[in-house]
Amino acid sequence: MRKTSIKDIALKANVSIATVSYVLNGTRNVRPETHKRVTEAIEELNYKPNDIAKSLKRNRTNTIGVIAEDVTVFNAPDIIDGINDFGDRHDLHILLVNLRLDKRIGRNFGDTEAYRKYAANAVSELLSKQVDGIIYIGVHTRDLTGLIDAEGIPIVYTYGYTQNDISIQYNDEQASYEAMSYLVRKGHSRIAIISGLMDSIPSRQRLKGYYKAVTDFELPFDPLLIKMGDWERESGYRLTAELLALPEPPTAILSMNDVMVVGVLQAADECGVSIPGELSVIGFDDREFSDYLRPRITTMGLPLHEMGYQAIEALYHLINGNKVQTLVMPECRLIERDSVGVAQ
Amino acid sequence: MRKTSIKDIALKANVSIATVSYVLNGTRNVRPETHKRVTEAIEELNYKPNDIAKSLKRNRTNTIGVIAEDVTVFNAPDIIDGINDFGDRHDLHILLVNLRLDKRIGRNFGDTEAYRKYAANAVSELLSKQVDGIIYIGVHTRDLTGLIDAEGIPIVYTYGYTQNDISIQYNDEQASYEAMSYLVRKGHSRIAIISGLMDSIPSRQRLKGYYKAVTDFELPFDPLLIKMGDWERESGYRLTAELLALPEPPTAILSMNDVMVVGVLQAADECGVSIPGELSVIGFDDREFSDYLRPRITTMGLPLHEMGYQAIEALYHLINGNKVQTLVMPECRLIERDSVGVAQ
DNA sequence: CTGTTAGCGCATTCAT
DNA sequence: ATGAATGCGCTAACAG
Repeated sequence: MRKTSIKDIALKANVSIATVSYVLNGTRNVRPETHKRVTEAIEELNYKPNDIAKSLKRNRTNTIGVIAEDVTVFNAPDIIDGINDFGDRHDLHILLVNLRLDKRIGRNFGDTEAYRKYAANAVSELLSKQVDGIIYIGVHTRDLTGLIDAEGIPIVYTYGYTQNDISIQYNDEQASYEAMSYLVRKGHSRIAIISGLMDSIPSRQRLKGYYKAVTDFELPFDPLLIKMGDWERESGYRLTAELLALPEPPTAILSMNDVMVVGVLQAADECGVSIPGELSVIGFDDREFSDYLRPRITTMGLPLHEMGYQAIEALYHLINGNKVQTLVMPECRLIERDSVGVAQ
Repeated sequence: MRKTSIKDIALKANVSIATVSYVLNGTRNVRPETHKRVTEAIEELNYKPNDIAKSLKRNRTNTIGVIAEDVTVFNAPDIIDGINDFGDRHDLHILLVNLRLDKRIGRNFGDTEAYRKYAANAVSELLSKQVDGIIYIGVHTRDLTGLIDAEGIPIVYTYGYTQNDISIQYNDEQASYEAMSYLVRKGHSRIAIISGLMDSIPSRQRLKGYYKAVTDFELPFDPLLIKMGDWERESGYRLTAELLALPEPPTAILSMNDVMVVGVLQAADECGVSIPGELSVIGFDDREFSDYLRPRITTMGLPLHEMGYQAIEALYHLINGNKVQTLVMPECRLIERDSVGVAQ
């Protein structure tokens, strides 16, 4: 048997289908008595509205497409959670497309052509599904200009950006500045930094925050304390060994992610340097494991949930033709644990 | 201006809308010349099909609803990735609903009433969106009978089950048996086990595997080596301390998850027992951090991707009215790292 | 090989 | 306060 439609309701309640539609949507005043008859019929027939038909008629689906470059990468789940948070409150549904880039092309993001077709496909599917807008979640922050063409429907990027569209990023400069401030408050002045790959915007922004702190707090500036890492554990290990071999080693290290901190810990251990006794470390990302290492790692937590929330919020305004109010950049938050000690 | 529809194509190509539909879907033979005219018109007008209209007509959306109890919990992303894997190959789209249970109700899963309304809402939304089927991903394996009513549309559970529906689980008993075999091969015979909460099915199944191994390999059976943990780090710590204080301590510990291993490591460290020198440990889950701890943790990896894949595969068959062939239970895989040594 | 047409379930305009 | 009728874009049955 067919599913029950408003036609069945109308029949049962002895009204027109228009009236049913009106009580369903509250679009027009309906006499209480009629209203009651309709409501009862709906109840009795266990009627469930068909959003597909509604969408076709209204030319609006209340569904947004979320393209994640890879859902298994650590930033995605919390961003999606933020999107859901707002979506729940505003009756917006999520059509999720997972590009699975990590599995399909590994880390080779420079080669845009390798995944352009996946991205284009995703957009195409979403467009066919008539989504009201799109959110694109990158695996790491980079310029995505020209990757896809949203064909005029609203789009917002996060963990990535283009030259023409809205994107949500957290404040990298502020984050590293705040990390530095914390270290300074703990009495450190000879502070080293291990960066991520320098072709990355966050790396550059964070370095900027580092310099600003060095200037503001009048710390000794020593180029030997600035090390270029590559986000991987091994570089943390290698560069820390170099740092510790310096005639005058740093008393603290700011690492641009938690993964490299794993290498820092290992190098310190092998050099017989205790953390946080003789060397302090502060990481970035607040990865789950940073709470499981010994010592537990103090780190700058990323506002992932908030980024997702802001992204869909911005998209929501775009969809409704409202001006997107200038949002404040979400900020990282210091997660204080045990890897930073006071300098003697 | 309105989006272009097949009507526009028909007009431009001088054919009927039916013909356009036929070339679009390959549903019927079309004269090559006509075909070409249509294809060109499609190209020129940059036509994009409207799946909403198609779905309404066909009464089929090619979309499945995925209800995740919490996407930020570690098992969800890989399961979803497996779902996407199959979905990509079979033109199935994913409407994702995130119950956000961890944030909304914490770990209090016993109190079904606390989240029944969230779950019911999710199903209701999905039903309105006319999904062809539903996959339910729990945060941990338990009986979900009666939680939701899918109103007759196909549903498959994973990381959870009901008494009436299909569910995909990995083989817990085999997994712990395999872990034990590995330990035995490494020369261990006095092997302790730290379980999860005993109201959990996986805990019981794994204990079964443990007993089977004890029997098969004729290991000394000592009730003192069996400890009931609660999945949390602290219990791993506490129980390991107890184990090490035994007159005859074990030479190896099988921990039912990696988080408790963190506690094991700490306790061993504080007791001056070296791992893997004097004590071996094997965990469960292959959490990312198990590669970052020192020593790197040997652990049983969960077949999450495969579970997602099997779940949607089963659902696909259900939707198409095919018999779901009896699937083989996906199995855990040993990830060999550095926390297990040979017993002297 | 191609065209005509009904209708999927619903919101909405125009009547009354 | 309510109803009749139209059409959103598309597929498929029917007709030729």
